[in-house]
Amino acid sequence: MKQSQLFTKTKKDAPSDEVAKNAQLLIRAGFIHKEMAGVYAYMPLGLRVLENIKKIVREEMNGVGGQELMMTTLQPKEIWEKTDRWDDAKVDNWFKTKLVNGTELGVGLTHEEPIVDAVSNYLGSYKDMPFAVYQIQNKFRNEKRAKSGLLRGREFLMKDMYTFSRDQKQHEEEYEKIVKAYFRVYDRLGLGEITYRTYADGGIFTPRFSDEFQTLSEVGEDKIYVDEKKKIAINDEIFTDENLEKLGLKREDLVEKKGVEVGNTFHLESKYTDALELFYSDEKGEKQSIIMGCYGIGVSRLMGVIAELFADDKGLVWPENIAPFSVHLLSLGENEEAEKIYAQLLEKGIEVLLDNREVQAGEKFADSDLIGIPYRVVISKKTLAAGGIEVKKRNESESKIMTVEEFLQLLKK
RNA sequence: CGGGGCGUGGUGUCAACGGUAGCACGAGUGAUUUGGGAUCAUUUAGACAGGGUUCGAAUCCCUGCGCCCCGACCA
Repeated sequence: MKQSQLFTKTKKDAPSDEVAKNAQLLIRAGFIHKEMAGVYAYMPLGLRVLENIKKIVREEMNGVGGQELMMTTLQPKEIWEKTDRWDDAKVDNWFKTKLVNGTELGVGLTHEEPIVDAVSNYLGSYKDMPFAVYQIQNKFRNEKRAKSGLLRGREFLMKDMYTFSRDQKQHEEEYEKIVKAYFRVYDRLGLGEITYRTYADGGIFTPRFSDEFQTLSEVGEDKIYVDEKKKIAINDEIFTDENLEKLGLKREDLVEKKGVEVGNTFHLESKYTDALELFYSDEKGEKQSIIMGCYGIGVSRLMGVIAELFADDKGLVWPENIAPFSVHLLSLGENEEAEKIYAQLLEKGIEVLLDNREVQAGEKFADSDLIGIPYRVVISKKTLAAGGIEVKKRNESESKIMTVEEFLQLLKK
């Protein structure tokens, strides 16, 4: 991509109506556009990051046998009444709408009910299980207070997976397998070290605890207590002596921290399948309950968390595997030479943003820092005289002159 | 949902006493410049909406809408 053709522009000033660092930087750099409170559009650079995160999530979900599908956003009221979750007194953050004839519809905020409904056409035997399905889709929640940029929106992108198992034992195996996959996702995003499996309230779904995946950050909304040695945490909402004992945690080993919930997994037991009358036949032909689990990852929230955590005072700093481009090639009055290198890198399958604009060098450097692409490559009279290109990593301060071939070798590592 | 703050060009503004809406950035044009948001000239564009008070309202009052923060809430 050539920056002269990129329709988004960077801004020096952050909009006054955003305080959150992630939103300020992402807007200044042209990654997102605020449509209204808690609702953001993704511009080309932002969409690239989002797609890269989705790709990692997909790979890991597929890796544990997940099958991707896509459910609908519009929901019929009936299935939600069967599980007693239509009533605003039970779930108060629904967006609801109506057909012309007055029929009430829900706008998808989660998909347990519709998934069970869809799956019921295909699931009937113990031989069909276990299986896992997932989708990556926009969710709509009528949050009373949207806040912190991408961290808490009313419309946001989420991966939600659902497992179906014949009994508790099979469910536990599926569940733990998926928890491991979650950590692979966080590891690949560079958050593994600071993300904790955290016991939390299971909500109205299950008497059991759920697992939250909390990334430590001062901007987090959740107060958690971390056991650094065990790499486990407990959410403040269930922080009682009784629960600590149940979980085998000791008060003196715990440190209070703030976290952003970047994932959440639940044991649903047979609450939804029973309510929607989905059962299976076992070997003896007897009707049995189906055990479900559900597993969420906030994809757009992850983008906000990463933007927030890795940024420095000059701008965004993207990890290499989710950056919008791998290389930011800055031409300082050497467009002809730069085009050659651009073509050469593209040919190797490297994603490059070429800054061939007719602007001051300082502006190019400032923009490059703000956008946060991992490798900055400068070509100018100076670098040509020195025998090549100047390469600098976004998260390092030192630059190096090298040839294009040397740079290609460096990228391979 | 309770409390607080705020709403001035595309953006920013601890700019303007109730009396000519200013500055900077951006954008356009021309020139100069080309390793850290450079310089000069010139142009462009603004009061959230509705009502009230007043000779006169960006400024005071009311209603609505929107945004931010704290809290509550958070499949």
